[in-house]
Amino acid sequence: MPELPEVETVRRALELHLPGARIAKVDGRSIAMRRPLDVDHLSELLPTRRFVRARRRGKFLLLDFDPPGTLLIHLGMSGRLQIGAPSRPRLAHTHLVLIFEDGRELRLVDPRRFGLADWLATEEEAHDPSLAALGLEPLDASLPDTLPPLFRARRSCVKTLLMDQRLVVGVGNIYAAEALWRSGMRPTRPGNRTSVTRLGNLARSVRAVLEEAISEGGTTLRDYAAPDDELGYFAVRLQVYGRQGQPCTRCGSELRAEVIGGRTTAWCRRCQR
DNA sequence: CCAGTATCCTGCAGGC
DNA sequence: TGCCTGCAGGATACTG
Repeated sequence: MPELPEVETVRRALELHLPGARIAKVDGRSIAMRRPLDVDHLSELLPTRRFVRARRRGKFLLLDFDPPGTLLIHLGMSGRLQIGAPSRPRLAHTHLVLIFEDGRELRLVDPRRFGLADWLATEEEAHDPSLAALGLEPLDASLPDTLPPLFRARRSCVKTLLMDQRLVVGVGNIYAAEALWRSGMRPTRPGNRTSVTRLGNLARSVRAVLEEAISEGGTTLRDYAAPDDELGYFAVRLQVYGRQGQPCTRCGSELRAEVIGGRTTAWCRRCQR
C-alpha cells in the first residue's frame, strides 16, 4: 500500500501528535508478519518510554523513544497506523496497540500482515539486515547524479530497477509508473541501454512526483489514511497508474497495461519511449 | 553475481 | 444470492 509519500505523511503526523507521549501499556497479539510480531517482548521493552521523534528510511518508519531505542515499522501492502481515543472501536486486524499515559492509542492495523513491527536497541539499527541493504534516498538533490551509474550497470528494465529498494528506496508500483510517464520513458527499457542523460531526467521525475504526492498527503486508493485519518489526495493526479484503457492526458492515445516483473504496469506507447 | 518467479496473507470486484 | 478466480500500494527466498 504505502510508498514513500504515504510513509512520509504518516511520519509527519506522528511527529505532530506524539512527541512527549509516554507509553503506559502495550496490547495486541503475537502473530506471524514479515517478521514475527512479539507482543510480549514489546510489552517488556516499551512501557514508560517517551516518544521522541519519527524518522523515515525508504518505506521504513523508525520511532525513537527515550530512554533510547527504536521501534522499526513497515506497513507492507495493507498496513496503517492509527492514533485513536480508547473509546474508538479497534479496526479488524489491529495487531499491536501502544497505549499512552494520556489514554490515546497508536494502533498498527494490517490485514495482509506483510508489514512488521520490531524493536531495535540503539546499537542494533546499524546492523539490521533490512535497513543495511537499502539504496539511495530519492529526495536527495544528488539523485540525478547517483542513479544513472547504478541503472547503467543492470540489464533489467527501468521499471523493475526503480522498484528495487537496494538501488533507490521508497518507489513502488504507483510512483514508478508515474515517474516513467512524466519523463517519457518506456518501462521496459533496459537500464544498460538508456543514456545517462535520460536516466538523470528520470531521477528528476521521480523526485518531482514524490514531492508532489507528499504535498497532497499521498495517494488514497481504497483504505490508506494517515494516523489522524487524513486521506491522501494524489489519486486525482495519477496520469497512468490504474488508467489502462483511458486516454493519455498528454497525447490522447489509449494507455495499455502489461505485467512487468510481476506487477501490472500501465503506460503510453506513444509518448513513452 | 544477476534476473526472473513464487510466496506470504486478507479483502474485494467481477464473472458465472 | 453464492461460489470461484484473480488481483491488490511489498519484500524476500528461491530457481536457473
